[in-house]
Amino acid sequence: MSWNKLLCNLRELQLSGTLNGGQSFRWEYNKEMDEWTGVFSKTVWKLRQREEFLQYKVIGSLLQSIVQKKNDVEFDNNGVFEGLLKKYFRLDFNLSDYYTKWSEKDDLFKAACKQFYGIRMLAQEPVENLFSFICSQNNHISRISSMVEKLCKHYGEEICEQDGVTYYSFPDVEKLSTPKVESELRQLGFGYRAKFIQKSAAQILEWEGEKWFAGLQDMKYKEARLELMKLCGIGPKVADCICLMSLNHLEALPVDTHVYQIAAQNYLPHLRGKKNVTEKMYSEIGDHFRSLYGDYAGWAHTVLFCADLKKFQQTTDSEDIKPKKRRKKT
DNA sequence: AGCCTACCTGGGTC
DNA sequence: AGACCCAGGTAGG
Repeated sequence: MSWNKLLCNLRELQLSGTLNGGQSFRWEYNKEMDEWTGVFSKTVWKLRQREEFLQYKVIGSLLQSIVQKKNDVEFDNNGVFEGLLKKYFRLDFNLSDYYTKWSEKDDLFKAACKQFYGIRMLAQEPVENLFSFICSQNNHISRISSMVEKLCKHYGEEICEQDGVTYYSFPDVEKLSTPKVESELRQLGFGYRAKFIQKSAAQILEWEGEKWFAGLQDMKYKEARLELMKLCGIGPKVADCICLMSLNHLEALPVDTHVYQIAAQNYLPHLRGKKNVTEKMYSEIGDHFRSLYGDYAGWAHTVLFCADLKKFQQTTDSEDIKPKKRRKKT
C-alpha cells in the first residue's frame, strides 16, 4: 500500500513533539522505518513527515465507509481519512503566524521555539482525552501510556492486526461504566484511578454522553471547566487538559508541576519553593500566561511544556547538560 | 475559602 | 539491597 500525501510543510508540523509530547498517549515511533503508528477515530494510522508533505496510510478502520470495500481503502475513502487527519492536526491553523506572535511577546518562548517548531495542538476525541487524563494524575507518561493501552485492549474493539500487533479502538463510555470495571481496573494496576474511571463513565452516561460533550464545546471555557469538575477524579488541571485538547477551548491552560516550575522560575518569583499549587496560585499562573500569549495561550503553553519534558532535552555527549537538578528540601 | 494529607503503582536515585 | 522520592493531581478532611 502506498503513502497518501497531504500538503504540509515540515516547519508546520513536528510529529515527535506533537504526538509524543503528552497530549495523546497512543502514538509510537518506529525509528528504523521513521514512521509513527497510532489510533484515533477507530482507525489505525501510519504517518511520516517529509519536507513538503505529511504522508499517511490507513492500516485498518472500523468506520462505516470502510467496511464495504476493504481493499480499496486509499481510493474510495481518501477524502474521509484526509479530512479526519486535517481536523486532528488542525491543519487549517496557521502556526507560523502564531509562533511569530508568541515569540515577540516572550523570550522564553522565543528560545524554545527554535527546537520545538511545529508543535500542534491536536483536536482529540473527548472520550479518549477525558479518561486518559484521569489516568494521568500523579503519574508518569510511560505508565499513563500503558494504562491507556490496557483500557483499549480490555474494553475497546479490535480494529486490525499487523506485524503481530493487535490494535484496538478506545472504548465507548458505556463499556467503562459497568460496576465491575472498578475491580477489574484495580486488578490491572490502575490503583485509585479505577474508581474515578468507572464513576465518571457512569455519570457521563447518565448525562447522555454525546449530548453532554457537545454541550461542553458550546459553553464558554470557564463554564465547561466547572461542568467537567463535577466528575469524580477530575480536578482543575485535568479539566483544563480536556477543555484545551478536545473541547476547542484554546485559552485553557493546564497548570501542572512542569508549568508551575516554569512560571516560578521565569515569571512569578514569589511563587518559588511552594509545596503544592493552590487554587489561587493555579489561576494566577494561568492568567499570567493568558495575558502574555492571548486567546490561544493553551497552545503556546504546550510548546513550553514540550520543551520542558525530559525526553526532549538535548542528550548530547557532554555530561553537564543534565535536564534539571533535583531539588533538595533543606 | 484555603491548607493538609493519603493515595495505587512503578521507575529512578542515592 | 532497600528506603526513599517523584510522577502532567484529586478527594476528603
